[in-house]
Amino acid sequence: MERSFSAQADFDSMAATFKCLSDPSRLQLLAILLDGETNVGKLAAQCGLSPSATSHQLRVLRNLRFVSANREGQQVNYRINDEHIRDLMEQAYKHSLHLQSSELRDK
Amino acid sequence: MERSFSAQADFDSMAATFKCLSDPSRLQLLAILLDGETNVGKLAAQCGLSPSATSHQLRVLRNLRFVSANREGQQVNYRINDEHIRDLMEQAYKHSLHLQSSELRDK
DNA sequence: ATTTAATATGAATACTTGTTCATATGTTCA
DNA sequence: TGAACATATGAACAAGTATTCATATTAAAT
Repeated sequence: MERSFSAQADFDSMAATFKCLSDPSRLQLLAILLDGETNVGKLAAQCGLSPSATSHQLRVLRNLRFVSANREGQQVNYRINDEHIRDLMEQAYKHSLHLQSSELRDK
Repeated sequence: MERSFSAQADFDSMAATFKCLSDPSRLQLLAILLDGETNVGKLAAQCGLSPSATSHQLRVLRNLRFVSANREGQQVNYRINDEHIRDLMEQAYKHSLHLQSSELRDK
């Protein structure tokens, strides 16, 4: 298998992608959105985050085009915008399982 | 498709996984290792990092079991330890391409 | 045994990031 | 118009992170 990335710029943008996914709150937001479109208030409630914090995090996800927003009256609905996420999250989950099995040993 | 993660602990460990991948230097190290086993000195040279910085970063990758090390004389050889990485990196790369196409617009 | 080479580690520093608080924007309804 | 609600934004602070420098470990070689 050939790898398709090799330039410094590739690693920079891949790192930005991963960085966006490197926060538990954002992952939970994405997980909820994987089940379907929702608005900010509901997302905040489900995550146990303040509306403000939620909005800040959603902006990060929006900036990297993981989600998109559209207003419907007072509410703003968010939805998944890039189906790569589903796979990325699944694989990270599998890795984390693979991790736990060997985690209790050294450090 | 059912999603397999939902607990807070899941998001925490997935975030840790992504965090480990959220640095350009570490990604470049992994990319080199995807082409085969190498030692620290060569990795450092190829990445343009100091040996010390390289060693620090390799430790992060080792802690999350992305790579494993084994000494061979004075050198220490590193290798990929979890094939999930290849796919994770490929998908992040694809996302970053998808990103660039819409990047020049708003912020 | 000492020196030299390769790698690892700890402390320090500059930089980044997530949350909170206060405030602003936008929308609905009276 | 004005009040009430939903979301967004900016500044500020605490907590985390990558690199550097100095020093430690480990192995080879003389």
